[in-house]
Amino acid sequence: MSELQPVRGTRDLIGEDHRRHQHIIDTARRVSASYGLEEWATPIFEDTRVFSRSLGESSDVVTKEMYSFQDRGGDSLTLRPEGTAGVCRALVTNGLTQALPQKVFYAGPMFRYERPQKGRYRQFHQIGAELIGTAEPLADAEVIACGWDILKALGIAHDVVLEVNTLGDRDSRTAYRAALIDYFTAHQAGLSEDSLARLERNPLRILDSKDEGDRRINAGAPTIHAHLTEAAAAFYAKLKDYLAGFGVPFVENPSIVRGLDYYGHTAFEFVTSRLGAQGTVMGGGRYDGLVEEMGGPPTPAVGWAAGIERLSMLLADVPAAPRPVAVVPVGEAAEAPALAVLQQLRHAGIRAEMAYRGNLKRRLERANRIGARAAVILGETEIARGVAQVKDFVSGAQQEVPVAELPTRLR
RNA sequence: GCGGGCGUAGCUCAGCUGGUAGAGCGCCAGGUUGUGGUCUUGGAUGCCACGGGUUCGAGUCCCGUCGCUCGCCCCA
Repeated sequence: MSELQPVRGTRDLIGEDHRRHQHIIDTARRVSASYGLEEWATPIFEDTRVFSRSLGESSDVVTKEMYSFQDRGGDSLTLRPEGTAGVCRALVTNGLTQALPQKVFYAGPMFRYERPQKGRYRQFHQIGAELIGTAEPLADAEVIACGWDILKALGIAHDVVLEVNTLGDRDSRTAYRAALIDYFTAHQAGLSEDSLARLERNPLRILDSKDEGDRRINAGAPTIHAHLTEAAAAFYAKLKDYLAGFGVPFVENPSIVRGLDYYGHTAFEFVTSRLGAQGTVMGGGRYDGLVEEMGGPPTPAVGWAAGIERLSMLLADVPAAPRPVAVVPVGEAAEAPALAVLQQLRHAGIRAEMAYRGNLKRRLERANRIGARAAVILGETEIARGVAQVKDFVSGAQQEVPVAELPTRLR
């Protein structure tokens, strides 16, 4: 074992790991494009205020989990812990609040200083979608439908359930929060130690406690539905209608919560039971207050993000390793003419490789090892006649093919 | 920050109540100087995570450290 290891919570993506990862991004990119989303790439580090503002009052809790550092000019910078804040900042700094709606897809690394566990890393990767500038519940349903289609295209939809909830508007949330505090205060004696702390700090979080006793108390807790304003209830009802219209199956889960103030109305998660404690593979909701936090005008928005590592663990169909064609010169004199054949194949779009050394036997061995689907064997006799021996590595059959026909025969 | 499990060859792992390091796969070379994959013969590879302790003797027992892993907390 070598002395230098990747730092805790990071890992190398090599071979199959990278193919899985890339397959997810490619698929999400293609599906989101069909919904009219355009891909953005924002910096992976930002002024710390981009994130501290978006975190609002709970910042002291979460700030401890950010990778923040000072640059040489003394500015505090932070490796992005999530993608939405940067997209909203970019929207504002590029003046795109004048060009709404914006439909955005992104993919890339995120960073959180957390204890690693299954499906949880310090450098991880997300894909995300944001629909900015639309207040209608149709937008919420559409962005969810987009996520659902991505999961379907990845072949993992059957392992995943969409759970939706509403957080209501500001008035709904204020009333609900008060009702929850009343309820849990009355049941303090049965709450776990952790949840007693949550009661002080973030009472909504008690609802998704993993503690057995808490869960029993939660079963009798008030739900937000009794506290929704008329407008908020109508919004939620429309969302559900539209989801049905898009053909997206879902269940309602009133315990889905969001900690931050700028979240309202729609909250949803695609969850699986196959990933241990990290069951959420894609989560999102409506965040009408965030663009304003970034210094823009009040702007409605809805979106989601999904962890690529978790999606990767659910992928059943691993993209196959590419199978090249191996060009094999026999003897030194054949090497230069073989290069011309090699380039002919490459320029025709065929993955082709030629070993750097070795006799015929060694080169065929090597070709087999790299998973070649065929070998193009060129000796002096073949070159003189303008042909090649093409050996199919799957069937083992070999036949003579004119050099000019190689690209079409090997396609 | 807290708790459980695990660290032996490139990989997956075996190694008993302490006696001086193993297998499979992979890798390298030969059997074949114009034919891979199959078959066959041979070969290389380890600070047994690190440091200390007990012992005539430690991969094995004890303590500490580090790392990995699963979970708690947190989850933007």
